[in-house]
Amino acid sequence: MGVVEDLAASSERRLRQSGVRMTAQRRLVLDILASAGSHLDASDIYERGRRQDARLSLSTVYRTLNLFKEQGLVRELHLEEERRHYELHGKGDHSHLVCLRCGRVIEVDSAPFIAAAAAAGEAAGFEIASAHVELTGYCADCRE
Amino acid sequence: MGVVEDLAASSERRLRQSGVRMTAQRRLVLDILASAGSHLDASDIYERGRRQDARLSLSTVYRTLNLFKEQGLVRELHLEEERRHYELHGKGDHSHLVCLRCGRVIEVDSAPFIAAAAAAGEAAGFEIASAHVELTGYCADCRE
DNA sequence: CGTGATAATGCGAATCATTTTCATCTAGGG
DNA sequence: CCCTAGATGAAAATGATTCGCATTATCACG
Repeated sequence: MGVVEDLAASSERRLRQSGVRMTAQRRLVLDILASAGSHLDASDIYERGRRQDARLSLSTVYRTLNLFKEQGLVRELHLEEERRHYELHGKGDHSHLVCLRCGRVIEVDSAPFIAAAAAAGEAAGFEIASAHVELTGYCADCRE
Repeated sequence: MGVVEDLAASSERRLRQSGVRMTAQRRLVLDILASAGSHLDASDIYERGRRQDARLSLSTVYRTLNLFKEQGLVRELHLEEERRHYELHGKGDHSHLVCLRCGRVIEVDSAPFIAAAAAAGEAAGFEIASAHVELTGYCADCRE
């Protein structure tokens, strides 16, 4: 809980320092992201937000998510085709394993990928800003 | 050229063996994918297809792409947020580096990632079916 | 080589996530 | 406390992808 508070608080500080105005809605979205166990999509956030405060619209959720993304506060995941998911940075660097059968998403440390990415980028004269790895397959339970 | 012919031809053979009906449209999409220098999106394929044969609709392009994907003939890439891109399997196993400034997409060998993926999956009891790596950063020209 | 059952196509309408418009509200510096 | 740039909500717009349905084409079989 203390950790969560800190994450939201430090993120808010970063936003203010970038000259971003703080509103009840932005704080709400931030808190939801900070306290979420994992990645959420826009309507997850919208629904949870409404439970706490009816003064929240889906447009604002999207706008806020994009703002946070530009500010580098949040990362956008493409775990499935249709919807985009978001998670706060600073919750540990991990990649995702998506189970093709049950859809479960498992988080794994991405250090090995970052290393491989740096090497691959180097070879191409490319400066890596971020590495996004998406592995699909079958989880322990679904391997028959 | 011979290589391209072979790719389209062997893909067609695979489709037939799966009991898939061969139509002019499917052959057209297949040829376009086989002769493309890189990944294409649905409307790229639609436009190129129309130039060769007006008997092609966008719906069919989508349906065909999905069919090819199910048949494991094509892989679907999410290089940008909005559009999906496709490329024929068998053109070498590579991952993509996307430049955040100029949007250029560079292909790199993905062997190191596959290795890292296998290791990460192993640790989680996960059986990796596919690894999709997307690196973003700045290409040699855009690093200021 | 025809035929017919069955699958594929084209067109337009429908979906659905995300974005935009615009009139109204609000944060926060002065 | 006031003012104004910036933020919001509601609804309409957008744009990629999918669907429904009437029409057409494929190809196994005779």
